[in-house]
Amino acid sequence: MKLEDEIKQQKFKNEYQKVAINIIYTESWLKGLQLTRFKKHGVSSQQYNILRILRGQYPKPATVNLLIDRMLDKNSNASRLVEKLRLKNYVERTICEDDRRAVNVAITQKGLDLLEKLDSMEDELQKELGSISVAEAKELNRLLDKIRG
Amino acid sequence: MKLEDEIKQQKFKNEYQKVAINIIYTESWLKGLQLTRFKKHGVSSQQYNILRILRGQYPKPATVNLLIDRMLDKNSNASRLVEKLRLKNYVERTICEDDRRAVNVAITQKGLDLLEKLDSMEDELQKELGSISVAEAKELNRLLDKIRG
DNA sequence: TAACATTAAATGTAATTGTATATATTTGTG
DNA sequence: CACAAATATATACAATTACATTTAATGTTA
Repeated sequence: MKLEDEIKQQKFKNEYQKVAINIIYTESWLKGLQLTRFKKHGVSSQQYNILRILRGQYPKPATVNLLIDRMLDKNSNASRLVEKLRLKNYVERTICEDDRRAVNVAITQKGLDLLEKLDSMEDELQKELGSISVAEAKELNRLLDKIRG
Repeated sequence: MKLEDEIKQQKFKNEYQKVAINIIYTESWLKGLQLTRFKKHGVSSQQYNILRILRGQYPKPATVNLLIDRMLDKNSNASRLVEKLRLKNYVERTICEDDRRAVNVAITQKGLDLLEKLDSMEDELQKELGSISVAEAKELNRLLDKIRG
């Protein structure tokens, strides 16, 4: 459905303003889709994001700094999220011996198991994005990459 | 810059997963751009969103319900945001006589003045989106509209 | 019209996040 | 080497948000 009709605003200053609003609106729509699914497994989408990064590193650990660097939402508080994941035994934290200011965070087997469940959830999600073709998805990715300059 | 390089994740399950992550990442990038600008004027992007909707209606008022319906972020708490705007005299609230459960919210002259200042800020923002052409922006809007089904 | 369901908005509470600051460690400089 | 600056992380506190519940008004229906 067209953005104009979704938010009932027919006029935009120009195509760029519309893009900005459209990205924010679409992100909110997307998070809405993810939300209920994630909730079932007791993790937030940010916690999921951290777990995915850690799996990408596995079996190497990552420092909190690296997590902040790669997280989708730069504003969120990585060390607090890590602590929450640790309390649920999804990650382990050890002080980094090379640089004792830093902490190594590694995903546990339990964390990997959880991710596997969440992956199937992602399959469902992707079905909901199927209203565009693979070629269109590629083009969308290209444009999003380009707009960030 | 390509998403792969920004978040240093080279592999994605498929193009759709990448689109989902790309939208979330780009939205976060965009909000980052807006943030410092909004802060100068003491409003959040959600408060700005409400003011814009009210200006769209001006001089007609809007009910809280209509605000929720049109807001970009459906989860936010419209009545509390309206109250904050009211405390700063950017909006007025009156009980709706036709349906006494509802409230009419209208933007004040002071609110309109603020928006005008914020508009020039938007011009700056749009310069930062100029790395894509108008035609590409149109295509991006089309694809975002389409992906939401 | 009495009883119940629905709707609009507000609010209490807990969780999350933003901002600034603190702590510990390491790096760089004279 | 001493000492200031920078870095990695944690945390205190305030603001914001999510979720559930409450209040008040309106609709519905038997």
